[in-house]
Amino acid sequence: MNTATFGALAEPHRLGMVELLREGPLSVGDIAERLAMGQPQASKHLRVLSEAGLVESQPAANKRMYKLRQEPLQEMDEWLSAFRASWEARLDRLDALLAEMQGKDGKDKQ
Amino acid sequence: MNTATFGALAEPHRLGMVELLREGPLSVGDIAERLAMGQPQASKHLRVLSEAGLVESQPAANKRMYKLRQEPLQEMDEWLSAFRASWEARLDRLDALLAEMQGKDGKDKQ
DNA sequence: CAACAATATATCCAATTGGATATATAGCTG
DNA sequence: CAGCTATATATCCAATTGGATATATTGTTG
Repeated sequence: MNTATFGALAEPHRLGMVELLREGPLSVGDIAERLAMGQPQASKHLRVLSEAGLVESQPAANKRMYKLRQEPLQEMDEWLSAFRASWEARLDRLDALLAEMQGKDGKDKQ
Repeated sequence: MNTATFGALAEPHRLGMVELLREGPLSVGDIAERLAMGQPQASKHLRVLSEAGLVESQPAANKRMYKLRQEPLQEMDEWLSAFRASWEARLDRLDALLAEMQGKDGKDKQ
């Protein structure tokens, strides 16, 4: 797993950008406006996201449209899957416990 | 989604710690040794992970055992699920495209 | 090409961060 | 309790980072 992905998402404005772009491509100006930040700041953050591979841009007339790239997030998803296994094991044990309790009394007040 | 989680994982040593602790709880000394770093550095990084809620510690005799906490990673997993939807939509469209191509010719040279 | 709109880049600054080293703290053992 | 072990904390330092502002760049349009 690449720490660059985490580093890019570690900043609130950039995380907001990624969530915003989930709805579809946007121009720099639109992004800056929706996130209430200056244009140079937006460009700077978009550059970081771009270098981390989280977004890509495409010229459109005068503007520059930014859109999400899924690869880094997919990689994150795969990385997480190694942990998911252990959660599910625990949930299974919980299920088993609950199932076992079905047959007994249901007291659960504190 | 909490940026603290991403911030904590944005550092290679800390990411290594989380992956290492996936195998089970370890003491500070063990972690420092396995990751080839000094003890104070290890403690410092573990403190960051701890404040982000990614690990918790428990005294054991002379030592202090650190273990993973699953909540932040689960939260990350849930956050990712919003993106997973769109990947799967794309894969579905790809499936449809491939299915459609089955009946036609398979020319795909450039 | 002049004027304008959208964006990128340069610069300055304060704050944060990671590494290294030294030291303090806490538990254990004879 | 003295000495040891394991860990946390304090301090210094160089590097990085995010915000703000000014300026450069690029495309558009009359």
